[in-house]
Amino acid sequence: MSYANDVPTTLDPALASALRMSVMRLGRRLRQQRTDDRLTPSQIAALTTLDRHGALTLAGLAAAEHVQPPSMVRISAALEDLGLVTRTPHPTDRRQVLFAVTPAGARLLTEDRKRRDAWLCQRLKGLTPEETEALRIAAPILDRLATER
Amino acid sequence: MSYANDVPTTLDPALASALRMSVMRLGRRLRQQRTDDRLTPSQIAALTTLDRHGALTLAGLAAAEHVQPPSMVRISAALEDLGLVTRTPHPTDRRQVLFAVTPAGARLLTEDRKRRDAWLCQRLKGLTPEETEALRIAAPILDRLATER
DNA sequence: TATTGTTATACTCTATAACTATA
DNA sequence: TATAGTTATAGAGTATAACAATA
Repeated sequence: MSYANDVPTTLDPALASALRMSVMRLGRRLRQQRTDDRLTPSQIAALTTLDRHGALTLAGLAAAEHVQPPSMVRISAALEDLGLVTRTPHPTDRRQVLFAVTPAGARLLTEDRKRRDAWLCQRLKGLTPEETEALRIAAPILDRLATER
Repeated sequence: MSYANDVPTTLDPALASALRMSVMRLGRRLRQQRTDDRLTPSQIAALTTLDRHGALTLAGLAAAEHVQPPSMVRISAALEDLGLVTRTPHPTDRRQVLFAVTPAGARLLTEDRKRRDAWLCQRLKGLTPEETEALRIAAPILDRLATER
């Protein structure tokens, strides 16, 4: 009987389904908490990547964000106009430009995160200590599911 | 000293921040697993809402999806052209139309879910039984954070 | 007269193709 | 000749405003 061999590939579909729905729902709510009307989602994403990764060329930033270079030209231009990123020439290759987050850009990201953390903090207050503890254990596991491999 | 009074509003900001990042990351990966090239995200979302809620008028569906009625005209027309939803006149008010998911639409959603569940199932296999159990406990708590109130 | 759905039109965001400058 | 970035142009997707049908 080959049933035992099938188990590994279909292990715990109910948990997968429940977890997927919960994560998607909570993610949707968290995205809604972003009230920065000056920036589009693409601009916030590019700024976040630049902040996490450090200075990047236009092509590098485009690749990291999975958009084409011409699209990143507009996104980076908008961020530059708002004073959130700087554009500096590459030290050795004058064709390239390097983008980096300004203090104002970093401050905006910090505020953005704070706002969303505050909403979630408020929600967490409604939980019992046991439930809070369960989430503290689950958070790094969720992270591994998302990032590993 | 008023410190004790401040605690409730800033309870556990580290957990909030960690949890938010984990949920957002995993949500992003789960969204990437959707490989249905025929439908746009808006169309999938509208179809999902219709499937969950049951028959809805155009205005009702637009409100549920937070888009304007003219936008929903196009979205629903595309779904109708693909045979995923039906359009029937309202029984008493001939101005209104009611949209409902067809068997083909329901089948598409089932396939879409299966695909994403399968990806997550594969990931869950890499966890220890203790970690799996932690997620089983956490899932309904995450859900309450997203939906309650 | 108010409401439901639709059409006309404009705007935003992104992509492909063509171009400029540097290597 | 190849590569990094930019500009020109077109295609989705959405919104506001104006319109038609029905209540």
